[in-house]
Parts: sequence; C-alpha cells; structure tokens
Amino acid sequence: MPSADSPPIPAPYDPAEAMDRILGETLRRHGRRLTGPRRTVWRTLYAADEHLTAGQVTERAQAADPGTNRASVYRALSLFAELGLVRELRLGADQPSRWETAHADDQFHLVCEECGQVDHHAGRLVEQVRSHLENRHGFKAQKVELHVSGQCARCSPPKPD
Amino acid sequence: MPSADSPPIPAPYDPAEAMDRILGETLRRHGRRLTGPRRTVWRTLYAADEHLTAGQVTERAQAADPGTNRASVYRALSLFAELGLVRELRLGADQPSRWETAHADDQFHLVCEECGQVDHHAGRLVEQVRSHLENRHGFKAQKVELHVSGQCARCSPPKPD
DNA sequence: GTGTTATTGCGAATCGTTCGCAATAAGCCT
DNA sequence: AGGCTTATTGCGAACGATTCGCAATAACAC
Repeated sequence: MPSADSPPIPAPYDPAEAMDRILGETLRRHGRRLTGPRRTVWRTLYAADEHLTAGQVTERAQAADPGTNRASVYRALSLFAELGLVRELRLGADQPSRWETAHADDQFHLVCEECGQVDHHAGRLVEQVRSHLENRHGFKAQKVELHVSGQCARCSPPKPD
Repeated sequence: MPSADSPPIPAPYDPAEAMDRILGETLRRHGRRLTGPRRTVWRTLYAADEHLTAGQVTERAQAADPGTNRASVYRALSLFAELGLVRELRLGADQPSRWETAHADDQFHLVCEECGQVDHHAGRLVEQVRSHLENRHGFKAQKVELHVSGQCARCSPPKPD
C-alpha cells in the first residue's frame, strides 16, 4: 500500500494520458470536443515510429479500437492539422499523404530511395531561406518545405579507401 | 521574292516545329514513337503560361485536337517525366499534380497565397543544400525540392513610410 | 440532469489516375 | 511504295484516396 507520507502524486504518471490532456485542451480551446475516435487517432499517431498514411492510421486505430471509422479518421486528421497538432506531407507524387505529429516548426525531409527511410533534419537552413527571400525579394515566406530524396549514408556506395 | 543570295534557310523558322523535333528525337533515342497525342500534349505544355494539371492539359489538348484521349494524356505526361522532358509537381497536398516543362535542374517554387501566382526562382541555394548534405551528412541528394508559400512582394502589406 | 449542437457512422459519391485489351498506326527494312 | 513488327491509342471499366449527406449519438456547458 502507498505510504501516507509520499508527495502528492494522485496517480502514477501516465504519458499517454498526458498527451490526451494536451489534445483535449487544444480542442476545447477551439470549441471542439474530445471524442473517442479523436483520442484513438491521436494515440495512434504518437505511438507510430514513422509517417503513416491515413489508411495505416485507420488500420492501427481499428486494431486498438475496433469500430473506428475511416471517415472519422480523415476528419480527425484534417482537424488536427488545422489546429497545428499534426502535419500532412507528400513524400512522393504517386504516394498518398502521410501524417506526423507536429514538433519542430520547419524541417527537411530526407527520403532515402534505397531503404525508404525518412529522416527529419531540423536545421537553420530553412531560416536562412526565409530571411533571404524576405530581404532580397520581398517575399514573406509562410511555410517552407524542403524535400530531398537521394541515397542516405548507409545506402550510398561505400567510399573506396 | 527571296533573294537567290540569301543564306540557306529552307523554310521560315517555326519554333513549334523545332520543339516537335526535340520531342521526336528524344523519343526515338529511347525507342519510343512520336505520335499525334504526344505532340499535342507537348505543344500544350509549351504554350501554357502556368503549371497545368493533367485535367487542364487534357482540356486544352482537346481544344487543339478534338478526340485527344484522357488516358493518352496521362501516359504522355508520365513518359515525358520519365525521359526528363517535363516535371511533375505537387503544389499542395489537396491539389492534384501539376506539370511543367523541365528547364533548370533545381529550383524553388514560390507560391503566393494571395494572388496564387507561382514564381520560379532558380538559385544556388539548392546547390548549397546539396553539398551541405553530402559533405556533412553523407547524404547524396538526388532531387531537391524547395517549396515555399507565403505572400509575394506585390501582395504583402505595403511597407509604412 | 438536461439541452444544445458538434461529432459519429454508414454508404454512396467524387476526383484523379490507372488498367485491360482489341484496333490502329509509327518507324524500320526492302 | 509496301509490308512487318510492335509501340501506342481509345475506350470504358476499375481503382484508391478522400469527401459528402444525413439521421443517430454523445460531449460538454449550464
């Protein structure tokens, strides 16, 4: 049994629950509601180790909570994007959209064409681009997307001695 | 009447015909054939002042040559892209692909969110990115796509005195 | 609790793009 | 010029991703 003298932590800290709280607050702040499907999609996105397509999100969400509806997943995803919680990205003209949780504000995506790995690469280069455009060309950059594909270090031919 | 002494120009110079020749030669070099639909798509793309969606290409191609088939337009576009003659681009996750003739190897696209204008912006920045990634991170960049949206000089609020 | 209304779930609808296949026609060879 | 080979077309149907309409449901504020 828990000691009566332990510091006031009402319940064991649960990171998933903490994420839920963030989601709920953000939604409520915008007059939206925290619902089951939204929570499921949110958790799925956070549990994922890679960028997921809407289809993949749906699959996984349904695994966690059968009955999760495709349309609701799509609606959740675009709402989250609208609130700045997630980001939609196109990694190839042929592929469907992929989704990731929104952390850094600007970043590259390095896509390796061999192993398919997608690397995030936060750098100040984006900042450079932004200020260059504004100072020299009067263009106020709102969103900067730098998308690079090629061969990553692991996959590119090993350098000769 | 033309002087008998004029330099040997067999026929009046026709730029459209010149473009056709380029197309034909490129195709033949790859064992493909120069056909009516392909020529029509090619000319449409060259006549366009902006990036066209496949649907727009189809419309215009059909205006120039009724009977031009949708599927053939799609096939022509992706073949051209494969041969490096045109480039496919995604200007927004919600919008369909757009197509442009391939000129400079790398470039930005500056999309103004107010007036919708798309500006090409060839710069050495792309080159910088490429060498930075290769030298510092061992990533061999094959394709670099820099896509910026915001307000262009004309549309951004006029600076106060 | 109770009421208001945002949200869901469902299937049908839409949009962009691709496919299968028989009919056609480019380009090569004589 | 004529014939042969086979790349390409045209057509409609099929497809995958995403969205829509609408009655039923359930969050949240009071």
